[in-house]
Amino acid sequence: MFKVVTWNVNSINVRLERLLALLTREKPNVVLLQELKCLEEKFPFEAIQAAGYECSVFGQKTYNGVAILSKRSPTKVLKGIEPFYEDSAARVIRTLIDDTMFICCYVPNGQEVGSDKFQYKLGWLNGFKKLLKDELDNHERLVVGGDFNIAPQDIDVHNPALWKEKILCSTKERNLLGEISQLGLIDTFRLHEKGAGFFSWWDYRALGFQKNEGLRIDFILASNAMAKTCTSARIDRDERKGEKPSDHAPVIASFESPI
DNA sequence: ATGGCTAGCCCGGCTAGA
Repeated sequence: MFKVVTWNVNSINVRLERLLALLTREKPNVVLLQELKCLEEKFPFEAIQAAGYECSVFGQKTYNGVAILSKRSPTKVLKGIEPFYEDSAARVIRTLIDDTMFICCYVPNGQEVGSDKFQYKLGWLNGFKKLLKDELDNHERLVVGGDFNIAPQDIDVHNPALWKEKILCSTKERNLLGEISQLGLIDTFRLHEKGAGFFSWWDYRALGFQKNEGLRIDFILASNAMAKTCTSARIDRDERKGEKPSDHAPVIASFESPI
């Protein structure tokens, strides 16, 4: 059995103690991190390696930045979405661990439907879809997790009327996410939970978490071969509590097969 | 109707997030 976590930490250095506690608590085999908000040279390698994890890091100053932590050493590490899309931001990292491909993504936010950043988001997602198709053609065992910045359905939104056709919920974004799942990628959370009201992000402002006004925008997707072996998937909502939380909670999936 | 926090950057007020 192995366990995968995805978590948008909103600054790796601010969240380091929480991350180390999560590694101790959950003992995941693989951790997909987004929004490091630092260059590779500022990444806290030492503390994470001391906890028993290899770090594959694609950093960027101030914004973005993604990493994959793993107990086992990857045999291959690829940084960036290129050549499937031209991007100056650090939003994708891939590691091959034994015969399983792990992909960590931080999808652009898009800011507002119709804006330049929205167009960038749509173009980026088209490129990412091509990347995923390419990897699925080569790896039957594939897991892709991250902050997708799209709530797939109204049940993933605390107030669908308020969010109707807004950023993260628009038809264009949802259709692109649908095209990605049609490649043969399954939202592991929905294998185990069909209900509404489960979120992975809550706004820092206006008591968003306390009122459970959130969105489910972070996922662990698995290829068919992997999804068949997925024994559980959940959101670690407690991680959003207490002092200095990220605005995202970790998503955790377990698989029966080894890596 | 607006903004409400948080983080990083260069040092108080900006960008960005979602």
